[in-house]
Amino acid sequence: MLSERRLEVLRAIVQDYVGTEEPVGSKALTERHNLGVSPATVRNDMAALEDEGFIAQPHTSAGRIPTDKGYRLFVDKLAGVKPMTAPERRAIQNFLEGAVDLDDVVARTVRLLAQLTRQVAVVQYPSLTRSTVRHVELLALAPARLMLVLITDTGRVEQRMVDCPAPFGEASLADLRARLNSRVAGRRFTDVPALVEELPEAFEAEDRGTVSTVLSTLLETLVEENEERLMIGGTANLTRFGHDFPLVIRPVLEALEEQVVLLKLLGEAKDPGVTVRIGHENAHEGLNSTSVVSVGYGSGGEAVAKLGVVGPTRMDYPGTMGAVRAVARYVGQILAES
Amino acid sequence: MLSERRLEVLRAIVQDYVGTEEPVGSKALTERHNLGVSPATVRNDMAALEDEGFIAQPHTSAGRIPTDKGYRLFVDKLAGVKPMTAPERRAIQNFLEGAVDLDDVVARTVRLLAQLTRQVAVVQYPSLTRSTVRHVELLALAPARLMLVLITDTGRVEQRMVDCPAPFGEASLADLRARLNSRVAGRRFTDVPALVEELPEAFEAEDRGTVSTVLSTLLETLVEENEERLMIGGTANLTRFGHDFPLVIRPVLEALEEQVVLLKLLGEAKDPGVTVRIGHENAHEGLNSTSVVSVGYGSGGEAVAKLGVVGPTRMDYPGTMGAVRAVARYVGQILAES
DNA sequence: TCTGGCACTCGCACACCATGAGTGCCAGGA
DNA sequence: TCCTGGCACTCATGGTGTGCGAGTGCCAGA
Repeated sequence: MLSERRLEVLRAIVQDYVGTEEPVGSKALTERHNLGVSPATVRNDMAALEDEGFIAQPHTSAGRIPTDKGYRLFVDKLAGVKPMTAPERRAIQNFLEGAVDLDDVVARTVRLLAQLTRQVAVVQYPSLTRSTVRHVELLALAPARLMLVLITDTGRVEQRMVDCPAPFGEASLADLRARLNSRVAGRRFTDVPALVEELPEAFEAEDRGTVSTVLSTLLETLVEENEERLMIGGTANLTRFGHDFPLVIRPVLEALEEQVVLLKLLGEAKDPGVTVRIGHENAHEGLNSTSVVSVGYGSGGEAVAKLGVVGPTRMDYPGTMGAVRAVARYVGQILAES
Repeated sequence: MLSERRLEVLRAIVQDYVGTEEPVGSKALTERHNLGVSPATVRNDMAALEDEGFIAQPHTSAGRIPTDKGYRLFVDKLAGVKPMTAPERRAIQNFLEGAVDLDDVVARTVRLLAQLTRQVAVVQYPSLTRSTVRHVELLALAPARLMLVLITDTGRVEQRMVDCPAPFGEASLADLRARLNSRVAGRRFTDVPALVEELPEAFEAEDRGTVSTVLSTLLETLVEENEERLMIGGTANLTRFGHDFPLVIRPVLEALEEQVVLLKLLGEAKDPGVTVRIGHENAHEGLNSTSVVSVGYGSGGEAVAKLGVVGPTRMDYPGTMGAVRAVARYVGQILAES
């Protein structure tokens, strides 16, 4: 097992490397942190840490840098989450409170996260499946053409065109609208299918086809989790990646363009708290030299979506985790209020 | 004035440089294009072209590369727009036709443009101001809280919360909804203010406050051109910029994050046809080493928004212009159909 | 006005070398 | 058993020097 001091050495290496972006040697370590031992001792510790796979040296005559495994140990055991200061928290709140609608909330959150962490920010729109229905609206655009508008408690609006098999009267439309809303308003999306099952039976035979069509469109909309949108920002921060960035940046940019990849990335985080995935822990190959810090957020007690940042494995984990956590908390508040 | 042959030399230089990404010398030129003259003659022509500022040499003993002014001449006088081939056109159409809603149309357009041109694609959402109203919907979320939903002929949906000064009855709501739609449905946004001006007078005194509030929210929504959204994609193509890309990519990424900058960029294009802005012709400093190819598109005969691509000044102008034009045309068709 | 020839320039690639940070290992001491 | 100082070794880095060759400008002749 690793002694207390060796863990301390690892912590020092991570901190120095994150700060300087250069391999750190034994002498520099003893100078910058008062470990109470000589460089030679540190060298022995370093050799042990290297044997265990926590650090590595890029070249024989260079200092050490942490491996993914080293960062993992650092995050799990050696570092806490650095809380935001009071002024920072106030700034976050002020910035988010100016938002006028859901799009704006998400856009502001992305900007904020990118600025706070100086990394690439990813924010998922509140997902439909865990939300509740606020209102369903039906509009007749033409005799046999309806528009279905679904409004969620998070302020999200989805619309779909519905081509009816037969013309649909204004009275029937009002009837359907009223019945639909009385059944599903305020209910969770997952409950909706059961609630509307028998609805067509309440209508005249000639209207049943249309009612069924409307309902199936509604259910489709609910199920379509593909439609989970997200917004990213702060890609300019990718240039902060380091000297080797021209090689690394390409696959990262490509990965960021794939919504599917990003959604999976955020989706994998299962913990209630902040999740950190380091380097090769990320399934996607292009992101093997990045770390992802993510967390769920929600309007109530429950998470309805995720947000996070993508940055180099060499990042300030405590600070980033603190920023991500704080932003998630305040976005949740804002959503609950609106 | 420049002789015919010198223009031919310039064209050859641009074509070779775009292809090879390396300064092109007199000998290589005569070998790859049969100009019918010797390298020495070409050298004289090059010296003349350099005097006029159309080309430059990065180092004394290197070949020539086109300047912004050179590209400008090339685009204006020497190159046409390369039309898409029939299979390409079919592919574009197929790809766009699968779209289910406006967001999807825009998202697909971005992907398509980025893939076709291998550059960064920017697509503006159809702007509200030039569109017409398809429908206005009012929903009571609470006795004194309404949601205003505006649906445009391009399929765009905008929603706003309205806090009423006084409770608003269901009957009044239906009345307002009906009057509002009978006046503005099918009308252009710019005409709406005049059309609803006297509307509050038709209501009881107690409801007038609410009606006015609703109307002013509606007008705000119409005017709010800040809300012009856009979508970008293909940023991974920035890595294709060339050897000096680490220096150039940063400001470009930063510029791309500024919606305002991008909107201005697209907005500046006034021509009915494809507009090309080369290097320093772009007002924004970060984009001084890029060219922007943009064009308007619309559902009817009239342009309601712009789209375009951002790439290195060293780009295949004829091909890019052809792709941009073709995509704009088909997006217009899709919007008109839906 | 075009062409071939010629001298000149200068960036680039490669080799060479000195420097120094950093390491591993070992023997002696607490 | 663990820590320490010393020592030889490794090797990336940066600076200098050199030969090569692509490319140029200019000039005299057709």
